[in-house]
Amino acid sequence: MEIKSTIAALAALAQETRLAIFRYLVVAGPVGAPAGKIGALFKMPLSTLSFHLKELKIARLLESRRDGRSLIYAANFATINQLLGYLTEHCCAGSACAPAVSQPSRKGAAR
Amino acid sequence: MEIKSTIAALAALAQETRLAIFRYLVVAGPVGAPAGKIGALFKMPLSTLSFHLKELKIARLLESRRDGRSLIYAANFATINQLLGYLTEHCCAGSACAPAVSQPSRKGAAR
DNA sequence: ATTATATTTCTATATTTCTCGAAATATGGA
DNA sequence: TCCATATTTCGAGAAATATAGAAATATAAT
Repeated sequence: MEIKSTIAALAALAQETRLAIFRYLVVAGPVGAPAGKIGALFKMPLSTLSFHLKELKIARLLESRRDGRSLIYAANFATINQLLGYLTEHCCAGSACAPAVSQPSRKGAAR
Repeated sequence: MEIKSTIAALAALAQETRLAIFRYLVVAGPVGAPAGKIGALFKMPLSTLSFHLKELKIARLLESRRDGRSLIYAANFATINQLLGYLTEHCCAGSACAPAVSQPSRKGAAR
């Protein structure tokens, strides 16, 4: 992933509403969810929701397809993967990004 | 990593200058580099540089220590680790974030 | 003490992002 | 065709961020 798209993805996720929407759609999986359903969940004007969906889509973190009158949004896992790849490669490696320091270990440290 | 600090870290990195500075300091490692040296590399007014260093520091992505009249900045690897952890846990898992798609594999894919 | 170096803070301005009502577009059904 | 539903685009104001010159702070050297 190049720097421009990295910045775009970071900026898209660096907003509470959008991060929440994205997380929701990650859980929803490839099936996704229609804009209306998302709007009902995260209560806000539909124009505001639409703005955030657009931002996420521009950053290629979401994809959308039409189903009747509904637009179904779904997470684009390739992009989040690429972002993770970039961060791991450029912002960790070299100086080793292993659990160098603390890291509370809240869960079972899966994988 | 909780949501607030996640947003803070994402926002801090979602800016070309700051991402470049952070990448530079990741490579520099724990030794870090003085503000002046960074300013010489990324040509910009020192007040602008200072603003960005502060943003990165507030997001806990950088740490600083004084050495004589210089302030040495260094990457905080714990924070970038935690960010990666958050993204992996909340924005990938569930629906599997394995190399689902492309992923050019430029390097030797260490670790 | 005085002066020089290193860097930050202050202040103002420019730019971008966010929010949301109103109007527009797209699709499906009667 | 006309109406209802689903959602986006437009337009404008509010809030947050970015840029940078000038002044302030901190340390070191003379």
